Amino acid sequence: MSHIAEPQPLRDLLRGVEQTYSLDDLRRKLALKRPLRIKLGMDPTAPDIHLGHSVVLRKMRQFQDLGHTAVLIIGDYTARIGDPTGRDATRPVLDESAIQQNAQTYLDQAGTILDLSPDKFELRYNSEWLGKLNFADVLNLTGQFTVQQMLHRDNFKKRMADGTEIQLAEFMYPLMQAYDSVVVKADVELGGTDQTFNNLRGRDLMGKSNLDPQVVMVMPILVGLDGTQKMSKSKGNYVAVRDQPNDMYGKVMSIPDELMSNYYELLTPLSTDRITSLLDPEQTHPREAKDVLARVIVEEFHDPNAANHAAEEFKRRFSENKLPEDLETKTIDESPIGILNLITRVGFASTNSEARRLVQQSAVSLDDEKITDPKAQITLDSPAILRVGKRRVCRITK
RNA sequence: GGGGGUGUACCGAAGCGGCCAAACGGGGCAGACUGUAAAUCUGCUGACUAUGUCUCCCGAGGUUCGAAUCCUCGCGCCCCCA
Repeated sequence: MSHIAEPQPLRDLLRGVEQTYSLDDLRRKLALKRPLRIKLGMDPTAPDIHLGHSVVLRKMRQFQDLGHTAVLIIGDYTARIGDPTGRDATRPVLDESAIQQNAQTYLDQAGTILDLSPDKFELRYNSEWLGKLNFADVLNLTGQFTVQQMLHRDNFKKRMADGTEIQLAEFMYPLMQAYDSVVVKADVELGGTDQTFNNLRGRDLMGKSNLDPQVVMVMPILVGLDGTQKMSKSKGNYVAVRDQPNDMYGKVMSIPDELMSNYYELLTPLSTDRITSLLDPEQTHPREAKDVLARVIVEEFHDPNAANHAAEEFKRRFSENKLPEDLETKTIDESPIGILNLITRVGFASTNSEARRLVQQSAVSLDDEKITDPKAQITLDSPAILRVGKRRVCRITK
């Protein structure tokens, strides 16, 4: 993708975007010289926002910084159906207080990326308008689309092919989301590539409703820390925006090198030139490049100080193999105590058998002395440092 | 409603009466090597008072000296027909 001929703001807006429908419309809208309404829908389920979500949120923030308005829609009504993207057909209906709470949690986290000041941010619940539709309205809405069109969607297509059931109500999901766009008069809708179909239905419906159709911009799905699967909470391969600096830094440092260019593009504001030079092994050692990446990310969610600190701490711990700054101290009231017992007591293993295995695999040391005998009895005269593997360390006192 | 299939550890998948705490692959953990990267090599991956004991192969019963393996009932999932 090269947009060399585009003016700077547009070029920046297009960075990292997988697909724009359509670029011409976006140009035209930007030329209107009025704040555009940038829509993003969210599920009111319990959120733990991570870097994957941040890709889209950062794009939204970029628009805000150019003076546009972020319109965040809480899908409290849509949640009754469940997004077919998630493929599980039914989802528990959330009660109102749970929705409110989830929305608040979402905002707390999204606020680390978005500008929540009232002149640049608008929060809406789609029950506000979807709840008011009567049957005739719904019929009218369904009249705008065809079954063929719905079946065209990858997800439905696949389920038709392999015989998985599709609930009739699931067809409504894209329509509802499309209707949201009509109501809030979106100029641009953002989403992950998995939302392309839904978002485009919004574009259709606006056109049919005599509105200027929204532009749809979809962002790639971020690959998780393991380098293969999409970043998600359930896979455990994620960096939460609420992660503490040290954690965040360490997690980023653990990504495979191949992922760096992707992360740089989608998760940092660094210029393309800068990124190119960072990723060129002739100019920058890969470890250095990853350090910069990790710092930039930590800075975004915390601050430069925290980033520096995390980097130093990381170096201390893993390059110089020193103890962490905030070494945890655990008190054990039994002495002497069997080594296995000690390990499970401090929570470094969940069962004695697991602790035994670790000892036998020489992963355990006390005051830098390897312990390989599972029967070893430990006498705690003075505080001692217990290590299990590379990451688990603490100080033990009586 | 009728017919067929299937259910094994975190996941996929062998096993189909004893040699099964259950092959193999993936994942995870640990060790070596390193840049807490990748690749590679090695070991581990049910529990426990640990060279033995206990629990375990969807659930409940049963057959058998002996069951993940056979039978019965139940539950879940899948496919085909209506």
